[in-house]
Amino acid sequence: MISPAMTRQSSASKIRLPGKLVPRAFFEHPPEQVAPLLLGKLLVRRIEGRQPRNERIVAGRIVEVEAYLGPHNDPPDPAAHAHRGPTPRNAVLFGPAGHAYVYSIYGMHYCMNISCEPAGRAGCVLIRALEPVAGLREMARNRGLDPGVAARELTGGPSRLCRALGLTRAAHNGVDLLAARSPLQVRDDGFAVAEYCVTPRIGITHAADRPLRFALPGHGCVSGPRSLTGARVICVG
DNA sequence: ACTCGGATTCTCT
DNA sequence: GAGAATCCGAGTA
Repeated sequence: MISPAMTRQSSASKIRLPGKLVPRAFFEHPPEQVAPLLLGKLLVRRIEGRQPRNERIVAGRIVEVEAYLGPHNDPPDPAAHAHRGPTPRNAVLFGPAGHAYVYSIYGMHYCMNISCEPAGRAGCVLIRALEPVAGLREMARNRGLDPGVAARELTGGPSRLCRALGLTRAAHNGVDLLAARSPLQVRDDGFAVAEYCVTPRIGITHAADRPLRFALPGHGCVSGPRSLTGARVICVG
């Protein structure tokens, strides 16, 4: 008898993760600097099978992010969870860089961020949209959608992508994204971004005009593509 | 203890 | 374009 788990992944050897882990120093900088550099990187969720060799991955390429600044900044960023200082909820943001800050919102969704700045300072980048690159069927299943739906429906939105990757606060808040054995990682496969858009952040009421949202121009997975029209475009290099 | 509102998404009009 | 769903952290008392 052959189970789906056995046929899903070749049992020949351990799964090969795409690209290489991003170095910690990449995130030890202000989030408004890190955010645009994060575009094009991969967010990889590793899922264990019954046997170690049955591990599988669900992964997406980052195509939209927002920066949220720590309380040491002038002017401050009142839209950021960290802006009033450390609390039990936002503790991860004041810890070392490159860790996942996953919080629940509206009682039914999660959003996922990556901590920035050296330990002791807060700041983070919110991941707002991915382009699915691996585990598409599992993403659709996690989202309760039919396989074959538009990629944007899978991972175009901060809570959609958490659902697609199976991310929760209980399981993933505080996870080190830059360790070889981590179940959730940020990796670089060499994808080069030629240009990106800069716009105000979405869905906030404070500091709503600051240009701290970054996205790949014209990418179909970006949430609210209309919000990119007329946006300033920055050429890389 | 109690209130308030949110870094959203989905459905319906 | 509007409204509902639904819970917990943070601020105030």
